[in-house]
Amino acid sequence: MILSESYFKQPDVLYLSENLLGKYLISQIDGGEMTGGIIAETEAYRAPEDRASHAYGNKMTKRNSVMFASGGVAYVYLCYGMHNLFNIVTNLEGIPHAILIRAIIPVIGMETIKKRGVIISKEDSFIEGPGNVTKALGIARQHNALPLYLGKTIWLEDCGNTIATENIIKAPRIGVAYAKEDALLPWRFRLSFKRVLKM
DNA sequence: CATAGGATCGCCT
DNA sequence: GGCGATCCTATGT
Repeated sequence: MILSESYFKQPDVLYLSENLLGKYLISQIDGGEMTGGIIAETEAYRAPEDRASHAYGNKMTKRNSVMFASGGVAYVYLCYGMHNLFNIVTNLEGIPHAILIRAIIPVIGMETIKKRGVIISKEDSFIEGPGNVTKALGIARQHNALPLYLGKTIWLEDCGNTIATENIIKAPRIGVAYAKEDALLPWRFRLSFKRVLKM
């Protein structure tokens, strides 16, 4: 079942970040092969009060303006001059909540993922790191502001995985030391085991 | 216009 | 665990 626009408009970005674990993130770029995987790690960004968010204090810039759009669109931006980072905008228009996808378990289109230069080791089949997730799925800045509920180009599906609370690790977010006290919030969510999943 | 720094990654030691 | 790559973005003059 493709996740709907109303799903992404839900107000609690922490709940959604946790709920997205186990869901499929799928891409079909320029009519090519489908690629996708199971979401294994997310981070919640909850502006205006969250100092780690690009939209802290409701600050709107050219880069982050899509964060203020109605939930269900992509926020893709370039980090460190070379990595595209993929976020899902949530909540209602004007409330800049977003969820960063940090890791997936690749399932669909493994050959295409490898062709894109992503190395998948046998021991650990996770694709780790937000820059690697976008590389694997062919997501780049041209997909900024793209709706994610139409089942085209980039979308999410619920395939019936239910993740028990004890299989979710909650931890501080990565790379946000500049956010002072908010850097310690346990707003990163990660699967502890992949065997709980239906592939 | 100039500048500093970033929601990172992979290779090196 | 340290560091270089690499360039856009935001900010200040």
